[in-house]
Amino acid sequence: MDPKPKIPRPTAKRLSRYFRELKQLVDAGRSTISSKQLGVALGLTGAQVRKDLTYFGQLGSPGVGYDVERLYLRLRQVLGRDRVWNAALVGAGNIGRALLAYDHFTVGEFHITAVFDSDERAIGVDHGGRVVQPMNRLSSFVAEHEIRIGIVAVPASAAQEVVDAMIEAGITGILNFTPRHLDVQDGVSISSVDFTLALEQLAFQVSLGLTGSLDDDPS
Amino acid sequence: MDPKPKIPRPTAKRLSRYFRELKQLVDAGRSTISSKQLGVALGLTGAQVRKDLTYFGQLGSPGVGYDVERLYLRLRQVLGRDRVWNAALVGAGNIGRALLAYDHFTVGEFHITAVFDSDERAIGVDHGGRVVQPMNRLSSFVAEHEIRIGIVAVPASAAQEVVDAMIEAGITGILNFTPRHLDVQDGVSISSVDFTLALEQLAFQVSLGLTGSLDDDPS
DNA sequence: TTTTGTGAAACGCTTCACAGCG
DNA sequence: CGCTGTGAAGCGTTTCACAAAA
Repeated sequence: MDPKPKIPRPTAKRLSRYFRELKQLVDAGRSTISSKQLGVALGLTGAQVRKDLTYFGQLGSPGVGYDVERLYLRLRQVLGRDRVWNAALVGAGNIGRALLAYDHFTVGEFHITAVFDSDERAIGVDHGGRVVQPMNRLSSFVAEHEIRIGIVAVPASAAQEVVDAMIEAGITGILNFTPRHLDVQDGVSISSVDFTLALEQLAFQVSLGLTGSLDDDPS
Repeated sequence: MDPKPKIPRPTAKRLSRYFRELKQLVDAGRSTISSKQLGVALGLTGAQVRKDLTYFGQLGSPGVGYDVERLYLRLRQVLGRDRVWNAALVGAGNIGRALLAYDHFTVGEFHITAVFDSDERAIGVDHGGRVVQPMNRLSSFVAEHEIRIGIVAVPASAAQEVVDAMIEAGITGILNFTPRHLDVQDGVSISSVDFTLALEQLAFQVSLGLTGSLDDDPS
């Protein structure tokens, strides 16, 4: 009930994983689950699960556990998965095209509504109904279609410039596929997908003979 | 000089970022850099940079900073970037093909040496000199070509099965592109690239009106 | 002076452990 | 009993702050 519950970062990062697991449980018709059981499925302790979930209210019943559907719906709301998210993609290269081909997401209300590119040769090409537009159309399109998410799939050297244009256009969330640290102003969120970084970290782990993942919470 | 310096996980995750920055500085002909300056470039404090770097020896000079080339070479060695890494890709779908087209990595000694797929229609197709092979060839190929890294770019439902086959074949590092938690035995490293998770976390951040990234260290 | 390397303090997250509820 | 919610303890990481080196 606090106005700003201040969710710890690690908790925020785990939320999507809870949500995925809950989705599966709902689909499987499971009615309740204990923090212990949820923890086992995700490689966490029961205490961790309980702490995380209490940030969103008293959701469980002592002696019983959590109502699967109730928890699912709460997380769906908290994560903003109960709305439609329209995204504008910039960059129609390999990664961009792979995203356009993918498109259908799990509980899917993420939509890549438009594609932009600065390369004239890419412009005009249709990708599943979305025709590649020139960059100078970005701003008006974002405004007209209430786009909130921008996906950056351009060469690293152009990334910051594209991000600046997106923010200028009114986008407040950026999904970054380039291996670059991007500066954003207050009020703009960033999430990065960097497979070269993942590969480099993997090589490091293999060099050291480590087990498991650098991201994982201790198993 | 300790036999096992026990590098903190957060430090390990930052190493590749230092390395990238150093690479750029080397290419730019820069001779020295201070921890403060390195920190600014990566969104870290100077103290953080110094703490991280001391895990690999006394590398800096008071009053001067760090010798760019020396630090670069040390990190290159620590990260295992002074060797060639051969990787086997399983899955010739959208993501797999994007990887095959990408291929050239920064200081590039990562090579996707072979591609495998279980779909007969994909087999035999050439991707930049690498012909897609059937899954039953994986084991012998890995053994013959000293492959240490396996890249999983198959549908989520097939992921664990593919991972098991890779480990069976002797692969010790797995780069996972599926949105699944994969179980691996001791001695096997995993690194995941999950853009649906990144997108979900982004939506959450936007919902909350947060600034910055969940991954970032505080700026 | 500038800047490193580093103990010590501060911080944040996880785990513990248990009161209380069903 | 089983299980949640939670204050408090424990632990790992970051930040501070300064002696020492260039």
